[in-house]
Amino acid sequence: MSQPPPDQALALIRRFRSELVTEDELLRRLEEAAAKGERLRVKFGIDPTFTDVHLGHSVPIRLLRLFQDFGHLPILLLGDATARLGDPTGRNDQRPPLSKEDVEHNAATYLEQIGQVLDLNPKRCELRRNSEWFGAMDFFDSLRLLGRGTVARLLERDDFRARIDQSQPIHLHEMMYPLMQGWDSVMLKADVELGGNDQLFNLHMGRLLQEREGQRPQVCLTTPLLLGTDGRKMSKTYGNHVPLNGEPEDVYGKVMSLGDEPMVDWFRLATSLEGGEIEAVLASHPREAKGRLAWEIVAGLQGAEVADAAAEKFTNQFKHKQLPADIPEVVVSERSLALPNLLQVAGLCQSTSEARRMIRQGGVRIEGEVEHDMGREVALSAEGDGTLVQVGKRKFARIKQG
RNA sequence: GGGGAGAUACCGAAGUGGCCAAACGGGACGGACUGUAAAUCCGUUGGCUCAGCCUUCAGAGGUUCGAAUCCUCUUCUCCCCA
Repeated sequence: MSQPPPDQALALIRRFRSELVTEDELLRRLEEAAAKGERLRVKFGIDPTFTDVHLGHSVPIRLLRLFQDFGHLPILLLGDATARLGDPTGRNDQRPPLSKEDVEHNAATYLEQIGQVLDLNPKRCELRRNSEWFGAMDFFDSLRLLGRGTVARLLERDDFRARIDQSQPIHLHEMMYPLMQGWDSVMLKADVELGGNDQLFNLHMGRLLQEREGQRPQVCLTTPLLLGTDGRKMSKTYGNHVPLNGEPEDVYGKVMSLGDEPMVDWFRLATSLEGGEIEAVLASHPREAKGRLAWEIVAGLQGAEVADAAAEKFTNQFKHKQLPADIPEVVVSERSLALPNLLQVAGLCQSTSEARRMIRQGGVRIEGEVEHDMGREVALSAEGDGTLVQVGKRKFARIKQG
């Protein structure tokens, strides 16, 4: 796609838009860029703090891709300096301080996953790291930057406020976070910055700092947050995320476990279907619609063939109630074990107490038959496929002696 | 530097000498239902050689027949004053 007329571009951008400060400014910049034949510098920053990029992150990246397709210049900023600062939302206060090595390792994985959505070709994308400038700052530079923020301004943030109300500690360096992100915009001379809606405050800080430095303040464009499969904010901490580099069957399965209502958002934000198509799909049976959604998402990441295969596997396993194709095989040394111990040893239950609970509740099957006998000795053989044991709906194992 | 509050199971939060393996809520898990999901209902949610036993209430000691609860010290957090 090459430089569509600005108003058309704007229309396409609206699909991903949550907040836009301001639409007029963005339109003007698009027009100017088109008139001068220049590319807008569109910044998106991500901190390599985990090894997985998930579908929620992919929303602003898809928007970034859109700008790229329009012929503008995406600037992918790896926050290798900010990553070492920790999580300013305080949601995950267990996060250990990251070493340089951790950050580098994560960064490499990130790029691989982001590459599934964005064209990382150096001609079409600028890749930067903020250690480039933060690494060079001395203490007085830092103080100068810190002086740009005020406590009152930071306390306006709900997440800080909540932490104070809950008597949780807020460390001083955490207040640096928005300032650092804002400073990134200054250093990159960003025209536009993209981010999830939770980033709005930080993006505004970029505007502020740019203005103070005599730059034209960036346009802030946030995307809606994609909710996780359980309806909460998508986050690895909650385990409700869809990893971009997940196994296709897992991604497919995760999407299928989504509720009905969020489907619209997922279609809009995580697939390439046109508005009209989405409506048509949603008009069908919700299960069909969800299947289509899962297919589109997998296909978007890994291609149509992979998506077909994932869909087929899923259908076999759940719709036709067939056993999953890849039941893990567990080898134990004993020739025979009491059932609770067997379940524990095979890793199907955490403890024998839990195993007993599962048996009592009728959640345990041996060779497909529900087993209620708590004390049953299960004989194991080294021959054949092993004994098929199932706990609940999802946990399977073939247990062999050996 | 001074004063006050607090640390309870996956999370939040009751409990202030025995009836506490610890209320309640959330989450998670199992079952029913269903569309494979959600919602709903029922149940479970420290461990074990499981109708019994063992180890838990920040950590270490102590008082007591008996401590999550009382005392001492330690570690960590929050708030206020300087």
